[in-house]
Amino acid sequence: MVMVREEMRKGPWTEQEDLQLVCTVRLFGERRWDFIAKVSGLNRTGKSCRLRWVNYLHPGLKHGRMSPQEEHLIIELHARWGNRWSRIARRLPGRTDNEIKNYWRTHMRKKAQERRTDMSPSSSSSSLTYQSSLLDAVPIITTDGDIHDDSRCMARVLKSTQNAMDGYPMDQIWREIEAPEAPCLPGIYEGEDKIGSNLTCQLLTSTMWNYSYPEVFWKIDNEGTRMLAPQSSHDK
DNA sequence: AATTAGCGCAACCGCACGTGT
DNA sequence: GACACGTGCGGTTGCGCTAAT
Repeated sequence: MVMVREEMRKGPWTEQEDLQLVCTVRLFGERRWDFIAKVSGLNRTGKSCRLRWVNYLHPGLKHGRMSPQEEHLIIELHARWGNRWSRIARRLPGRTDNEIKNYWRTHMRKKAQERRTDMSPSSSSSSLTYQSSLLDAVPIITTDGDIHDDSRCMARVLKSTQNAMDGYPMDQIWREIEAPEAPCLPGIYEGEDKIGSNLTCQLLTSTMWNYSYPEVFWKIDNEGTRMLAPQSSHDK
């Protein structure tokens, strides 16, 4: 038989696509991305959906500049683990491997180069001093990335880092996102269509993440296996 | 004001690994 | 054990924005 393969959408995500994905993930969980991709009606690959969720839509993600503490932690962990971005990301709540990777690429590599050129036996920068002090405090971490017995030092480092991050637990981050006066998630929610973006923002913040989804946007059909949008997004 | 260079970031790709059949 | 499928990871690319010229 001949399968007619529909071309998958690529490139930047639209607000509508984000909404579709968020709804579907909330309904079916963060698993079976191919299934989610199909069920959502998005003409995207599961991989693409997962990436969008993990790197942008996942609740609790922090957006914005890295704090100095986070920066130091990245230096520290990178010195230890190299380019194991996902591993490093696990130590930085709210940050994704992609974000850290990008950050490192732009900021840290540059700094490292500068440092290398500056580096002479006599020159010891403050950052180096700081780094070495951190290295002293490095705990033993098992290959699965979990902190074990000797983790107290790292725990201290992490704790101070966390404190320095203005004590931002995930809940609080999310609460702030939910706050009406809080800015929308950056980027896509700052679209030109103000009504649209406001609505989107509200849906994503208060309504969406809490309990229910606006039936205005989505309905589940009888089997609960397919989502129907009043305005099909993929027939643009 | 127009152009250029650099930066930041979202997203894609290919590969590796894990899990179920 | 072999295979297929789903997921995770690291590297890379491309585009938009902004500062510099």
